[in-house]
Amino acid sequence: MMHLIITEKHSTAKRIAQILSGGKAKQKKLNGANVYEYPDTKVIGLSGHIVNVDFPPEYNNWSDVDPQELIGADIILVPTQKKIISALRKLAKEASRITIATDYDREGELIGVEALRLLPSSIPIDRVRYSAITQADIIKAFANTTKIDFNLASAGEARQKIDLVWGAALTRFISLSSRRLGKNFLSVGRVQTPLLALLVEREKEIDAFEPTPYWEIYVTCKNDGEFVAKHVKGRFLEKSEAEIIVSRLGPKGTLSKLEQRRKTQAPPVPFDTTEFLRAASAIGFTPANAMRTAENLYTNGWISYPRTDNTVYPKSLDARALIKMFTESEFLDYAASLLKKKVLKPTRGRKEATDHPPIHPVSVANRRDLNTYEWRIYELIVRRFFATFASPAVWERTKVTVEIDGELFNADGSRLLEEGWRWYYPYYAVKETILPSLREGELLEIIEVDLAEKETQPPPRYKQGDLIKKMEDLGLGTKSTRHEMISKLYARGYVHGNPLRPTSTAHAVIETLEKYATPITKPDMTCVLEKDMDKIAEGMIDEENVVQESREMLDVVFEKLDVSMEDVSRTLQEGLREDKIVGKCPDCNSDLMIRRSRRGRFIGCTNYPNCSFSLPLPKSGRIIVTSKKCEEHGLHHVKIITKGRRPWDLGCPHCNYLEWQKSKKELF
DNA sequence: GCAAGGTC
Repeated sequence: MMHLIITEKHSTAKRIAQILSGGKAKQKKLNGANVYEYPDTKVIGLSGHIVNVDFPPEYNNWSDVDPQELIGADIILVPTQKKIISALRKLAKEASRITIATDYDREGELIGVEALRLLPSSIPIDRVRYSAITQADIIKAFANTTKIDFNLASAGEARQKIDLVWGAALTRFISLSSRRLGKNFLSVGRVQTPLLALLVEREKEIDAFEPTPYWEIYVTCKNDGEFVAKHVKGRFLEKSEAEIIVSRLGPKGTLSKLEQRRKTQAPPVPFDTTEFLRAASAIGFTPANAMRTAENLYTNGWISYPRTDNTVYPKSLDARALIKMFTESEFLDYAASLLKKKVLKPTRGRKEATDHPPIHPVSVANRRDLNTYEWRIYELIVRRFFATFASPAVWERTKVTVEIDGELFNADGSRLLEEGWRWYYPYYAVKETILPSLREGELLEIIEVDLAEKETQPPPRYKQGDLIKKMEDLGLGTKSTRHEMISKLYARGYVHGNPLRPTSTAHAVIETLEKYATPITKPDMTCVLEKDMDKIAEGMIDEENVVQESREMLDVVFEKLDVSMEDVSRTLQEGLREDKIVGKCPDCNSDLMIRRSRRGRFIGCTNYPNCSFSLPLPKSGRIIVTSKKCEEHGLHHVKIITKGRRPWDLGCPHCNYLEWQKSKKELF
């Protein structure tokens, strides 16, 4: 009689075994997989999905198979975690009961079903659902076992199939028609393509933007101190209108109105993944780096699970005990200060999910336990955790109106009276504007009048941190994948830099897809899919219906693409060519382009063989032609991107070549 | 060499 418990990941297997066995569970290896054992029970952790959807091998060759054939092709399940699967099968032979204890969300349900399908159907199955791996939650969950929700798993499966079919068919189509094959392929997908479209859209707005000039009037007022006030109208679109007002202003003004009030600023809400990544961005981490660092902290037992949609601490979290642990750390003062409060009432965010608790520290680290990056992320998480229990900050806001010869000017002052949570969480700059002491009716000397000329600004480019938030708002991707999608755009050569700039290739791909494969370029595809998945989960429709309908939509897309092959190829190849143009040839003024010969890559003149001007390029790495231009040679700067390394800014390829020549001479 | 979603 053996009870087999299956969890989504190794760490939960370990914790659940510890809790249920009262710390007596022993770790054993089975076929290289970790299994936790105590009398009558064995607990094994999967590694997320243990199988993957794919096409049968006869569809593997991109050039031999028409991408359209993928639409109706069979979809098979390929084991991806062979060691875990064989351990699982061995364990099932002795099992008289199986409990699925994967994460409490849709993918968790599917991961559980994937495991069950590999095991004999004769064993009784149950399911437990928990939102935090605390003693209280786990014990409660195991006392209230439920059934597997096969409809919920089907919903996840529909998503897998639709993503595979659309993604693979369109990826191959776009790669084949642009002749970008091998490791340079171009990709298309339900999440990455709308994300890229967003960037291309913004870039077009910036290109089309025409700045409008406007004017503002500032006056410097003086009593015992000085302050600057701005004309109440704000922006003047006509300079003459502002000039008339300026000419009317005399050397004296009156402080006609003074309002002062206190404003409290609530502490921040607990960290979910999105907010964590945004906060990490503000202190200089890219989302991918922040995520990797957080994962390290998590696997080493310093913080809770970093992939969560939850912004409300579970009731079972013992905050006081947790904060008390920090009285023996360098956060001692902060912890002691919080512990003085009679009640520790945390803030709560709008999103309350079932998957995991908000990100919080679970044990006390010292600086020497961690590397610099880990420490900075750990400190951020600790301070955020503390801040969610802290008091509001209190500001004094002052609004004054100054009248000068019938014209009104405003000035705002703000002063931080009580730091509150800001002491614990000092990451936002405190912007105080201190006005001199003033009283209503007071006479002021006007010592300076400034007619400032400004112009309207184009919308800003997205930075990585902004995009994570934007993706969440649009429903694109998940807490676990959003940062990967951004990395993917870089890896494909669709974007460069931070803030992100799309390449001409990206423009061409989006232009083509928007014309012929509209659904895949819109976040709406995900919204519709989500609604369909809800219906599948509720048992209102079948998974097969949803997948079939989606296949038919893709058929329509391919009919359109098929008759426009020439237009598609032309658009794509023009875009690709654009990205390879480095500038004008200094010898003959033709375009200089990135070319390839048997000896490797180089920059060559398009007027070859009449002109043989050329410049060398590094042998490996993806070459990105940036929008920055060399003042001396007029050539675009070049960046080299190698997987797993920082981008190398080669600068102007002509300057680079000349320097290299110079250094060679110095050597010999 | 395809997607997106888990996890390491």
